[in-house]
Amino acid sequence: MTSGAQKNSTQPPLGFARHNHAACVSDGLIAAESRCAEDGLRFTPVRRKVLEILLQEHRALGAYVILDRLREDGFGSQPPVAYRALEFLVKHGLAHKIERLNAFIACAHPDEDHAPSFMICRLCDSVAEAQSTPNRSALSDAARATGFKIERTVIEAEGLCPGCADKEDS
Amino acid sequence: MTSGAQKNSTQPPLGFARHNHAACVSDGLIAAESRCAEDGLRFTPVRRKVLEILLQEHRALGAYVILDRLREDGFGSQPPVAYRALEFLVKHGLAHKIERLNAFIACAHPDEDHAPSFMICRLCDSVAEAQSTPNRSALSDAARATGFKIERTVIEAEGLCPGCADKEDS
DNA sequence: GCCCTCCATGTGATCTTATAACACTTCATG
DNA sequence: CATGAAGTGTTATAAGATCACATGGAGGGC
Repeated sequence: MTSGAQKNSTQPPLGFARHNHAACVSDGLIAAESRCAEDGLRFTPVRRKVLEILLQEHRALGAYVILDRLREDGFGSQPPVAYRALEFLVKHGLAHKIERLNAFIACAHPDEDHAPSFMICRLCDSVAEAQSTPNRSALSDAARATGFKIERTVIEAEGLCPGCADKEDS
Repeated sequence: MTSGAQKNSTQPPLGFARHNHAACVSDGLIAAESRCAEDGLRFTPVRRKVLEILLQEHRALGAYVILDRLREDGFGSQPPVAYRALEFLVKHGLAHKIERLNAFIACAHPDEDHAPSFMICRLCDSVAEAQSTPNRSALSDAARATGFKIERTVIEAEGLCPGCADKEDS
């Protein structure tokens, strides 16, 4: 609500499309800031920096890549520094872990309550976030049938982004 | 077709339910054997052993756990031994990787062409395999809208299996 | 039979990803 | 300003995965 983000979830996901990318970074940071203020969370310099690093690309970054960039900016350079910041961001919905890549990406819809799913290009490694419909899937039917209580679902599609699909055709 | 498996995909997934478990192992091995024979694949001792190890539980096993068991049975004990067998099994649909756990599980439906999804209990670590409906999901809509070509989708639900949910209530 | 090639296996080394444990600092609060 | 909780920094190590190279065995062509 208090975020300056212009995007909303009824649009197709960015990620693969041309867009004003500077806004992604600044909007993302602003959204995170107000989000943390609302919820009484501490948006510390490391956490902010890690989110900024993630926002700079629509790709998933490994923890050690992030760590390298933190080092360049004078932060601590040992793994726990990155992992703790990432844990914070993921826990509060400001970033997501892409399990398939063991890597992390900034959340594209930090404002909303989200059940995210992802499209991962296997050639250029870009990742786009989409919203999934948590219910009425074959999986939730199976879960109901067996008595399994779903708390969280990872949905990650791997394939070719529009750009790379074009290249592959030629 | 040639498999002795009694189960079929219209039943709810096993995994969490009581069942004749010895049959899981033997049926799985028989199914794999005939599958490899049909397709001209070499179902070698290591590969067979790894599949057997996986079939013994309805849980995902890490590569190094598998490796330990291989060692006990006199097979090579270096990581590539396990990883190569796992790669073979996964490639030919006889096992699946659970990305969330960086671990592997035997396929519950080796006969059928499958788009598997999984339910992972966060307490007892058991895993059940269900069939997913690849199309008509919110994700495939988003993919169509953006021009992303999905080749493979990972769907992994995390939560509580029936048994552990009961315990948690008490 | 023999050779040759392909595929699979075995092994050592190394790389990437992730966590444990502990000390020190910061900051809000009483 | 004492206190405690949360955050940061660092060392060490665990867990997951791959590279590179040597060896061995099954099949095909001769």
